[in-house]
Amino acid sequence: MAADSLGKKKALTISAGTLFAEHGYDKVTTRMIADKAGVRLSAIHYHFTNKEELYIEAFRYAHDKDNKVDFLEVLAEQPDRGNTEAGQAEIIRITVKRYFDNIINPSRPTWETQLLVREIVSPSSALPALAEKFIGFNVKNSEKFCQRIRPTMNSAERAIWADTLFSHLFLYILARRQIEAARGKEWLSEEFFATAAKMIARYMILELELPLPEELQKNYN
Amino acid sequence: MAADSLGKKKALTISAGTLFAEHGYDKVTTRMIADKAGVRLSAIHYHFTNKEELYIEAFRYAHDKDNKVDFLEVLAEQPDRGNTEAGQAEIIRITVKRYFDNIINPSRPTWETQLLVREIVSPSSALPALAEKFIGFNVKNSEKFCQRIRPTMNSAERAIWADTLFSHLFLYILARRQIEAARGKEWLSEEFFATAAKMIARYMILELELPLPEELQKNYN
DNA sequence: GTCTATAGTTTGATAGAC
DNA sequence: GTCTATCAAACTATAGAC
Repeated sequence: MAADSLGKKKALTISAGTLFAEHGYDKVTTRMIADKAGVRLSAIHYHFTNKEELYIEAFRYAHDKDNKVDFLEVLAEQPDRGNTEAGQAEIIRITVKRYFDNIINPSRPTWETQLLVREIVSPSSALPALAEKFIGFNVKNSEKFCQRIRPTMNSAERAIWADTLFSHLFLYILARRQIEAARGKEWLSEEFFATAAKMIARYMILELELPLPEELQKNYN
Repeated sequence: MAADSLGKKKALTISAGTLFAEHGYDKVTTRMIADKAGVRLSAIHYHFTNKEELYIEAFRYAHDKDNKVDFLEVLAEQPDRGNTEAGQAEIIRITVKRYFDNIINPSRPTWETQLLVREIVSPSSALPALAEKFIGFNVKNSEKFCQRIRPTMNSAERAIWADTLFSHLFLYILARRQIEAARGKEWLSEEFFATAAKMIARYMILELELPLPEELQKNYN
């Protein structure tokens, strides 16, 4: 990690984010961060006053960089599809695919989403508000979309419907390393995630009793 | 936590397990554990030599106490059902319900499963083997069951099918506190989990193209 | 087996020269 | 702004009397 004169603060933010995402807040020392960034220890306290502020800054950075995807946005892109059942199903298919593409795409740094998700599972002292804002946004918009299509579902059913997507994403983001260790390094490939996106979209579409798009047809038999 | 002469070791194990499950390995100090168990700090090192050994012991304890449930066991209980499609569907319904009952039942201590699951998401230095043994058992048996019913599914599809259950369980176990904070204290009620068990069983049954049991019929329209 | 006292590290943070 | 040197606190672990 190069740390040219002007980029020390940014280098520290990224180093911190990478390490926090991988090991968690407590396991990461300020010395590790400084070393990885190629900076002196005291630079941390000069730029961020303390470790917690640095963490918050890294979290903010990750949150800003995070691609914003959700059902309502995809619906807004293609409003006509909201009016037919086939169109609604297609929106679900596209949105689920986009979540998997954007969040687990191996070409972009993985630590950003990992840090966000980790905060939900084990909140580090402060900033429950920021985490709630991040995850609440995704979940609530999913539930709203669900309510639009099936107003008779109750709130628990809508929540579980949304969790169908997010629980899988959480698992693959948080336990990625462990899954690879257990099943093999190349297990969580792009192809795997494409299959997962298909299957999960199928769950969610069939649960709302919408027609299954051509691409999501099974061929097990 | 009473610590009668003979039960100090056990009291320490349980105190440690409770605290580790709630706060994570690093945030828990040996003093906290000793205080909660009503013993002196040095008792920890006498009985367990060091903090890590105590953690491993707590993990073993939780693993032993953990109710063993899985698809193959339920199938073994009721072997006749394995031969009809309606019976296979029923086995899925029962197993999913049992996972939710046993793992999230509010009447039994929640720290045991929480500790096990936490280890998967953020392994604490050692014992990846033990964690792998725990989770591997559940996942592999689920996949085996799946393979028996639909041999033409590929391994990725089987894995995702099994993850449909486990990812939800992980989410509700690990993020319980945060979900309650966001949605309300009484949100994760027995009724909620009953609904979740139904919906997830429905996903898994329909994915294998088995007939849907009466109890799992939807009534959204 | 159990206690008190303390050793030995690690870590976050600061002081002060340049 | 950046560096070296160091402090103060927190923690795990041990020594040694009883």
